[in-house]
Amino acid sequence: MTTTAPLPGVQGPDAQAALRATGLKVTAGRVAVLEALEHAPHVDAEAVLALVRDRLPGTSVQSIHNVLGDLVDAGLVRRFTPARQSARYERRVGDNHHHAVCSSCGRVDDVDCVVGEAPCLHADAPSGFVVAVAEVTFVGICADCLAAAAAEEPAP
Amino acid sequence: MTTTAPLPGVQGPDAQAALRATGLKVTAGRVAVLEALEHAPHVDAEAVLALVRDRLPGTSVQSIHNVLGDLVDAGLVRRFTPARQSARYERRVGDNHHHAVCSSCGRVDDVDCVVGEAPCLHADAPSGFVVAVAEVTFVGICADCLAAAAAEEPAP
DNA sequence: CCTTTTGTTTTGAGCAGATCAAAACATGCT
DNA sequence: AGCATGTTTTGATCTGCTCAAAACAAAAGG
Repeated sequence: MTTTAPLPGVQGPDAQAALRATGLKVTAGRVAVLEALEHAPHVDAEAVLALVRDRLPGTSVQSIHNVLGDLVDAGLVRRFTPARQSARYERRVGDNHHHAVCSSCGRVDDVDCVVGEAPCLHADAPSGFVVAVAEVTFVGICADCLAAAAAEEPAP
Repeated sequence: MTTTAPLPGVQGPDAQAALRATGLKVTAGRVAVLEALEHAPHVDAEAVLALVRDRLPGTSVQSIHNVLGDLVDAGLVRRFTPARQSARYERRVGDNHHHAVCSSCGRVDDVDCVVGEAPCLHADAPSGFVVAVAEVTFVGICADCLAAAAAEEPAP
């Protein structure tokens, strides 16, 4: 059955167009991953898997890694690794935004760089080093964790 | 035997002083790790283990992780995680220098930020987020890999 | 419309880095 | 020197990810 049903989870023409533009084949899994990343800002592979399985049950863990790797290679998805955490993925928007990682709860937020463009790209890099991207990660404590810490330890 | 021999691998009073300053006990392993990091700029746990074992054979992998974790918590050592690589450690010098990672060979070099101080610390962070450190990583191609790539693919 | 070719997903095994818990041990203090 | 605390070892375990080959689906061509 379902010989005529085209693809169970395909809904976004944006994702399909993006895939075609890069020369990758349009498959249900890839579209589902792209759409999942559309709604979830920066998630790890496990979260992507959970989101994808809502539409495509039976998707394997390895497939997620495979798809994510392909999308990263194709430039459709950006991968970054917060300190002490697993890799996270996001649809790249072209802007070079950075990330704020809470060292307490692990939460990740986007940060638009004040300079607007690429602030630190003109670093004093070793001679001959060609900078592709600058990964800027702000590590600190988010408001929630700060409040929680203050509540537990008001005045030492 | 060796009841009078104090510590097999202790040689640096700097390391001992640093340990005492933070309240940690001065042990052979910790001193050896600190001294290893003194000479090796940014190495992963495996490399630290190899260096430490030169002086203290029989040191276990877990001890290295344990010691490195303690030193990081104490602020004597800085840990950072280049994309797609294992964690690397370095003695922190107080300056906020950053890193250039070659995406081809994985090599890591130090980069002094041109601004001198902390350039991106005043980001438009989420309200209430307190920035502790800014991890800036330049991802690109080092001179060697660039030359190697050019040699293989001169003109397509 | 059906076949071929190419590429993708699954299946299954496996590795590296790191973490956790309890016992053996050394350090620092009295 | 002896005790209490803290550290290292031992051993098991876990997560995240990678690799290889077989089953499968998508795009191209007849």
